[in-house]
Amino acid sequence: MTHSLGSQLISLCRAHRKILESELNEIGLYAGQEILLLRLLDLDGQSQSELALSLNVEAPTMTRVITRLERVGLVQRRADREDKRVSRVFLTERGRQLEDDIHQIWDRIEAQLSSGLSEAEVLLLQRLLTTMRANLLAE
Amino acid sequence: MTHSLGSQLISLCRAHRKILESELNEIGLYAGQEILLLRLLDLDGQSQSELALSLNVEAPTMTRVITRLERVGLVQRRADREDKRVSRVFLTERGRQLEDDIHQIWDRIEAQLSSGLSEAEVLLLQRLLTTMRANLLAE
DNA sequence: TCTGGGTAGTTTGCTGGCTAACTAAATGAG
DNA sequence: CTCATTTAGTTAGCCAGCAAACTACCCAGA
Repeated sequence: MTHSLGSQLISLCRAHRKILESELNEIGLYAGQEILLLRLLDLDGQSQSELALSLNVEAPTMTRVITRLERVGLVQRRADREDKRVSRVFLTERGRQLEDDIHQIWDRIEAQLSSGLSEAEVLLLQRLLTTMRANLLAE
Repeated sequence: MTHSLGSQLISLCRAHRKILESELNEIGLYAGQEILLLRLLDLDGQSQSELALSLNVEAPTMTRVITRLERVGLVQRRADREDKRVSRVFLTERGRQLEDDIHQIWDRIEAQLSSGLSEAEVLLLQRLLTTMRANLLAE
Protein backbone atom coordinates (compact mmCIF):
# COMPACT_ATOMS: atom_id res chain seq x y z
CA MET A 1 0.00 0.00 0.00
CA THR A 2 2.84 2.32 0.89
CA HIS A 3 4.37 1.53 -2.46
CA SER A 4 1.32 1.88 -4.63
CA LEU A 5 1.37 4.28 -7.53
CA GLY A 6 -1.30 6.31 -5.81
CA SER A 7 0.73 6.83 -2.65
CA GLN A 8 3.81 7.71 -4.60
CA LEU A 9 1.93 10.21 -6.68
CA ILE A 10 0.49 11.87 -3.62
CA SER A 11 3.87 12.14 -1.89
CA LEU A 12 5.55 13.46 -4.99
CA CYS A 13 2.86 16.04 -5.60
CA ARG A 14 3.00 17.21 -2.03
CA ALA A 15 6.77 17.69 -2.21
CA HIS A 16 6.39 19.45 -5.56
CA ARG A 17 3.74 21.80 -4.31
CA LYS A 18 5.68 22.60 -1.17
CA ILE A 19 8.76 23.68 -3.10
CA LEU A 20 6.76 25.47 -5.75
CA GLU A 21 4.82 27.41 -3.18
CA SER A 22 7.86 28.43 -1.17
CA GLU A 23 9.42 29.89 -4.29
CA LEU A 24 6.21 31.56 -5.44
CA ASN A 25 5.76 33.13 -2.03
CA GLU A 26 8.84 35.20 -2.69
CA ILE A 27 7.09 36.98 -5.53
CA GLY A 28 3.80 37.22 -3.65
CA LEU A 29 1.95 34.28 -5.19
CA TYR A 30 0.43 31.01 -3.99
CA ALA A 31 0.58 27.71 -5.85
CA GLY A 32 -2.05 27.64 -8.55
CA GLN A 33 -2.17 31.37 -9.10
CA GLU A 34 0.87 31.37 -11.34
CA ILE A 35 -0.70 28.97 -13.83
CA LEU A 36 -3.65 31.28 -14.20
CA LEU A 37 -1.35 34.20 -14.92
CA LEU A 38 0.53 32.15 -17.51
CA ARG A 39 -2.71 31.27 -19.25
CA LEU A 40 -3.65 34.92 -19.41
CA LEU A 41 -0.23 35.84 -20.76
CA ASP A 42 -0.95 33.34 -23.47
CA LEU A 43 -4.40 34.76 -24.18
CA ASP A 44 -5.71 37.73 -22.26
CA GLY A 45 -9.38 38.28 -21.55
CA GLN A 46 -10.58 34.71 -21.26
CA SER A 47 -13.81 34.02 -19.43
CA GLN A 48 -13.72 32.37 -16.04
CA SER A 49 -15.27 29.18 -17.34
CA GLU A 50 -12.69 28.96 -20.11
CA LEU A 51 -9.94 29.39 -17.54
CA ALA A 52 -11.48 26.85 -15.17
CA LEU A 53 -11.63 24.34 -18.00
CA SER A 54 -8.03 24.84 -19.04
CA LEU A 55 -6.77 24.66 -15.43
CA ASN A 56 -8.83 21.55 -14.65
CA VAL A 57 -10.51 23.26 -11.77
CA GLU A 58 -14.12 23.80 -10.73
CA ALA A 59 -15.88 27.14 -11.09
CA PRO A 60 -15.93 28.09 -7.39
CA THR A 61 -12.18 27.56 -7.16
CA MET A 62 -11.71 29.82 -10.14
CA THR A 63 -13.89 32.50 -8.58
CA ARG A 64 -11.78 32.59 -5.43
CA VAL A 65 -8.40 32.54 -7.11
CA ILE A 66 -9.42 35.38 -9.39
CA THR A 67 -10.91 37.35 -6.52
CA ARG A 68 -7.62 37.14 -4.63
CA LEU A 69 -5.50 38.05 -7.61
CA GLU A 70 -7.82 40.96 -8.29
CA ARG A 71 -7.54 42.11 -4.70
CA VAL A 72 -3.75 42.29 -4.95
CA GLY A 73 -3.99 44.05 -8.27
CA LEU A 74 -2.53 41.46 -10.63
CA VAL A 75 -5.68 40.86 -12.60
CA GLN A 76 -8.93 42.61 -13.40
CA ARG A 77 -12.46 41.44 -14.17
CA ARG A 78 -14.44 43.07 -16.95
CA ALA A 79 -17.99 42.13 -17.94
CA ASP A 80 -18.55 40.83 -21.45
CA ARG A 81 -20.54 43.25 -23.58
CA GLU A 82 -22.55 40.68 -25.46
CA ASP A 83 -23.33 38.27 -22.65
CA LYS A 84 -23.78 39.92 -19.30
CA ARG A 85 -23.32 36.61 -17.48
CA VAL A 86 -19.70 36.11 -18.45
CA SER A 87 -16.86 37.94 -16.76
CA ARG A 88 -13.61 38.21 -18.66
CA VAL A 89 -10.27 38.33 -16.88
CA PHE A 90 -7.44 40.65 -17.89
CA LEU A 91 -3.89 41.04 -16.65
CA THR A 92 -2.84 44.32 -15.13
CA GLU A 93 0.56 45.79 -15.87
CA ARG A 94 1.85 44.47 -12.55
CA GLY A 95 0.51 41.03 -13.35
CA ARG A 96 2.20 41.04 -16.72
CA GLN A 97 5.52 41.92 -15.08
CA LEU A 98 5.63 38.62 -13.22
CA GLU A 99 6.07 36.60 -16.40
CA ASP A 100 9.84 36.21 -16.23
CA ASP A 101 9.86 35.34 -12.54
CA ILE A 102 7.21 32.69 -12.99
CA HIS A 103 8.99 31.11 -15.92
CA GLN A 104 12.25 31.04 -14.02
CA ILE A 105 10.64 29.34 -11.04
CA TRP A 106 8.90 26.74 -13.18
CA ASP A 107 12.00 26.04 -15.22
CA ARG A 108 14.15 25.63 -12.15
CA ILE A 109 11.75 23.20 -10.48
CA GLU A 110 11.22 21.32 -13.72
CA ALA A 111 14.97 20.85 -14.04
CA GLN A 112 15.24 19.73 -10.45
CA LEU A 113 12.40 17.28 -10.94
CA SER A 114 13.87 15.62 -14.00
CA SER A 115 17.46 15.77 -12.84
CA GLY A 116 19.22 12.50 -13.57
CA LEU A 117 16.58 11.34 -16.03
CA SER A 118 17.41 10.80 -19.67
CA GLU A 119 15.41 12.54 -22.34
CA ALA A 120 13.88 9.22 -23.29
CA GLU A 121 12.79 8.64 -19.74
CA VAL A 122 11.13 12.03 -19.54
CA LEU A 123 9.21 11.35 -22.72
CA LEU A 124 8.14 7.95 -21.51
CA LEU A 125 7.11 9.43 -18.21
CA GLN A 126 4.96 12.02 -19.91
CA ARG A 127 3.27 9.33 -21.92
CA LEU A 128 2.56 7.25 -18.84
CA LEU A 129 1.25 10.22 -16.87
CA THR A 130 -1.07 11.11 -19.73
CA THR A 131 -2.30 7.54 -19.95
CA MET A 132 -3.03 7.38 -16.26
CA ARG A 133 -4.93 10.62 -16.29
CA ALA A 134 -6.99 9.40 -19.23
CA ASN A 135 -7.66 6.18 -17.32
CA LEU A 136 -9.09 8.15 -14.41
CA LEU A 137 -11.16 10.51 -16.53
CA ALA A 138 -12.58 7.60 -18.51
CA GLU A 139 -14.72 7.01 -15.44
CA MET B 1 4.53 24.89 -19.92
CA THR B 2 1.20 23.10 -20.27
CA HIS B 3 3.13 19.94 -21.05
CA SER B 4 5.72 20.11 -18.32
CA LEU B 5 6.08 17.22 -15.93
CA GLY B 6 4.95 19.49 -13.13
CA SER B 7 1.66 20.41 -14.80
CA GLN B 8 0.96 16.83 -15.69
CA LEU B 9 1.62 15.69 -12.15
CA ILE B 10 -0.71 18.32 -10.75
CA SER B 11 -3.53 17.44 -13.12
CA LEU B 12 -3.12 13.74 -12.52
CA CYS B 13 -3.07 14.15 -8.75
CA ARG B 14 -6.16 16.32 -8.83
CA ALA B 15 -8.05 13.72 -10.85
CA HIS B 16 -6.81 10.99 -8.57
CA ARG B 17 -7.83 12.78 -5.43
CA LYS B 18 -11.24 13.64 -6.81
CA ILE B 19 -12.07 10.03 -7.55
CA LEU B 20 -10.54 8.77 -4.34
CA GLU B 21 -12.48 11.24 -2.28
CA SER B 22 -15.80 10.53 -3.95
CA GLU B 23 -15.40 6.85 -3.14
CA LEU B 24 -14.21 7.47 0.39
CA ASN B 25 -17.16 9.76 1.04
CA GLU B 26 -19.42 6.76 0.72
CA ILE B 27 -17.85 5.22 3.82
CA GLY B 28 -17.71 8.53 5.66
CA LEU B 29 -14.06 9.45 5.06
CA TYR B 30 -12.15 12.25 3.36
CA ALA B 31 -9.01 11.80 1.28
CA GLY B 32 -6.00 11.47 3.56
CA GLN B 33 -7.88 10.02 6.48
CA GLU B 34 -7.84 6.51 5.05
CA ILE B 35 -4.04 6.39 4.89
CA LEU B 36 -3.83 7.25 8.56
CA LEU B 37 -6.22 4.41 9.39
CA LEU B 38 -4.17 1.99 7.30
CA ARG B 39 -1.01 2.98 9.14
CA LEU B 40 -2.70 2.34 12.44
CA LEU B 41 -3.97 -1.02 11.25
CA ASP B 42 -0.37 -1.79 10.51
CA LEU B 43 0.81 -0.62 13.92
CA ASP B 44 -1.63 0.70 16.47
CA GLY B 45 -0.73 3.30 19.06
CA GLN B 46 1.81 5.34 17.14
CA SER B 47 2.53 8.87 18.26
CA GLN B 48 1.31 11.79 16.20
CA SER B 49 4.79 12.77 15.14
CA GLU B 50 5.54 9.23 14.00
CA LEU B 51 2.36 9.27 11.95
CA ALA B 52 3.08 12.71 10.52
CA LEU B 53 6.50 11.53 9.43
CA SER B 54 5.22 8.40 7.75
CA LEU B 55 2.41 10.29 5.98
CA ASN B 56 4.75 13.06 4.83
CA VAL B 57 2.61 15.68 6.47
CA GLU B 58 3.27 18.50 8.92
CA ALA B 59 2.26 18.35 12.57
CA PRO B 60 -0.68 20.77 12.40
CA THR B 61 -2.22 18.76 9.57
CA MET B 62 -1.88 15.63 11.66
CA THR B 63 -3.52 17.29 14.63
CA ARG B 64 -6.58 18.24 12.63
CA VAL B 65 -7.03 14.95 10.82
CA ILE B 66 -6.81 13.05 14.08
CA THR B 67 -9.17 15.45 15.81
CA ARG B 68 -11.78 14.89 13.12
CA LEU B 69 -11.38 11.13 13.14
CA GLU B 70 -11.65 11.17 16.90
CA ARG B 71 -14.80 13.26 16.74
CA VAL B 72 -16.49 10.70 14.50
CA GLY B 73 -15.29 7.89 16.74
CA LEU B 74 -12.88 6.06 14.45
CA VAL B 75 -9.79 6.76 16.49
CA GLN B 76 -8.84 7.64 20.03
CA ARG B 77 -6.00 9.62 21.59
CA ARG B 78 -4.29 8.32 24.71
CA ALA B 79 -1.44 10.08 26.51
CA ASP B 80 1.87 8.27 26.74
CA ARG B 81 2.65 7.22 30.31
CA GLU B 82 6.37 7.87 30.17
CA ASP B 83 6.39 11.12 28.24
CA LYS B 84 3.43 13.35 28.90
CA ARG B 85 4.09 15.35 25.76
CA VAL B 86 3.34 12.57 23.32
CA SER B 87 -0.17 11.50 22.45
CA ARG B 88 -0.60 8.01 21.02
CA VAL B 89 -3.36 7.24 18.56
CA PHE B 90 -5.42 4.05 18.70
CA LEU B 91 -8.10 2.66 16.42
CA THR B 92 -11.57 2.10 17.80
CA GLU B 93 -13.56 -0.97 16.86
CA ARG B 94 -15.48 1.07 14.29
CA GLY B 95 -12.25 2.34 12.82
CA ARG B 96 -10.87 -1.15 12.55
CA GLN B 97 -13.97 -2.28 10.68
CA LEU B 98 -13.22 0.02 7.75
CA GLU B 99 -10.14 -1.96 6.74
CA ASP B 100 -11.75 -4.03 4.00
CA ASP B 101 -13.61 -1.09 2.49
CA ILE B 102 -10.48 1.02 2.34
CA HIS B 103 -8.43 -1.72 0.74
CA GLN B 104 -11.14 -2.32 -1.84
CA ILE B 105 -11.28 1.36 -2.76
CA TRP B 106 -7.51 1.66 -3.03
CA ASP B 107 -7.20 -1.51 -5.06
CA ARG B 108 -9.92 -0.47 -7.47
CA ILE B 109 -8.41 2.95 -8.09
CA GLU B 110 -4.93 1.50 -8.36
CA ALA B 111 -6.16 -0.90 -11.04
CA GLN B 112 -7.91 1.90 -12.88
CA LEU B 113 -4.79 4.03 -12.71
CA SER B 114 -2.48 1.41 -14.16
CA SER B 115 -4.98 0.00 -16.62
CA GLY B 116 -3.33 -0.61 -19.97
CA LEU B 117 0.19 -0.44 -18.54
CA SER B 118 2.47 -3.45 -18.61
CA GLU B 119 4.05 -4.71 -15.44
CA ALA B 120 7.40 -3.46 -16.66
CA GLU B 121 5.97 -0.01 -17.23
CA VAL B 122 4.53 0.12 -13.73
CA LEU B 123 7.88 -0.83 -12.24
CA LEU B 124 9.68 1.75 -14.31
CA LEU B 125 7.12 4.35 -13.35
CA GLN B 126 7.63 3.63 -9.69
CA ARG B 127 11.34 4.01 -10.08
CA LEU B 128 10.95 7.33 -11.88
CA LEU B 129 8.48 8.67 -9.32
CA THR B 130 10.85 7.73 -6.53
CA THR B 131 13.75 9.40 -8.28
CA MET B 132 11.82 12.61 -8.80
CA ARG B 133 10.72 12.75 -5.21
CA ALA B 134 14.31 12.24 -4.08
CA ASN B 135 15.35 15.02 -6.46
CA LEU B 136 12.95 17.42 -4.79
CA LEU B 137 13.82 16.44 -1.24
CA ALA B 138 17.55 16.73 -1.99
CA GLU B 139 16.93 20.46 -1.81
C1' DT C 1 18.13 23.43 42.07
C1' DC C 2 17.18 26.13 38.28
C1' DT C 3 17.63 27.63 33.85
C1' DG C 4 17.91 27.28 28.93
C1' DG C 5 17.46 24.45 24.87
C1' DG C 6 15.00 21.01 22.43
C1' DT C 7 10.69 18.32 21.41
C1' DA C 8 5.41 17.15 21.01
C1' DG C 9 1.15 19.06 20.09
C1' DT C 10 -2.09 22.78 19.44
C1' DT C 11 -3.99 27.17 17.72
C1' DT C 12 -4.52 30.62 14.33
C1' DG C 13 -4.98 32.09 10.00
C1' DC C 14 -4.00 31.76 5.38
C1' DT C 15 -4.28 28.97 0.77
C1' DG C 16 -6.40 25.66 -2.90
C1' DG C 17 -9.93 22.30 -3.75
C1' DC C 18 -14.55 20.44 -3.66
C1' DT C 19 -20.06 20.09 -3.64
C1' DA C 20 -24.56 22.00 -3.01
C1' DA C 21 -27.43 25.69 -3.31
C1' DC C 22 -28.12 30.06 -4.95
C1' DT C 23 -28.78 34.43 -8.45
C1' DA C 24 -28.94 36.38 -12.81
C1' DA C 25 -28.92 36.22 -17.58
C1' DA C 26 -29.62 33.92 -22.07
C1' DT C 27 -32.18 30.78 -24.83
C1' DG C 28 -35.64 27.82 -26.66
C1' DA C 29 -40.23 25.70 -26.94
C1' DG C 30 -44.91 26.40 -27.20
C1' DC D 1 -44.73 36.70 -25.65
C1' DT D 2 -44.14 33.73 -21.78
C1' DC D 3 -42.31 30.32 -19.08
C1' DA D 4 -39.11 26.49 -18.34
C1' DT D 5 -34.45 25.16 -19.07
C1' DT D 6 -29.71 25.92 -19.39
C1' DT D 7 -25.47 28.40 -18.49
C1' DA D 8 -22.03 31.73 -15.91
C1' DG D 9 -20.67 33.09 -11.58
C1' DT D 10 -21.09 33.49 -6.66
C1' DT D 11 -21.74 32.09 -1.80
C1' DA D 12 -21.48 29.01 2.07
C1' DG D 13 -19.46 25.44 4.25
C1' DC D 14 -16.68 21.65 4.37
C1' DC D 15 -11.86 19.41 3.71
C1' DA D 16 -6.39 18.99 3.46
C1' DG D 17 -2.17 21.43 3.66
C1' DC D 18 1.09 24.87 5.26
C1' DA D 19 3.96 28.31 8.43
C1' DA D 20 4.30 30.95 12.56
C1' DA D 21 3.48 31.47 17.17
C1' DC D 22 2.27 29.37 21.22
C1' DT D 23 2.03 25.90 25.47
C1' DA D 24 3.60 22.11 27.98
C1' DC D 25 6.90 19.03 28.97
C1' DC D 26 11.60 16.79 29.07
C1' DC D 27 16.42 17.01 29.88
C1' DA D 28 21.05 18.34 30.54
C1' DG D 29 24.47 21.41 32.23
C1' DA D 30 26.00 24.87 35.48
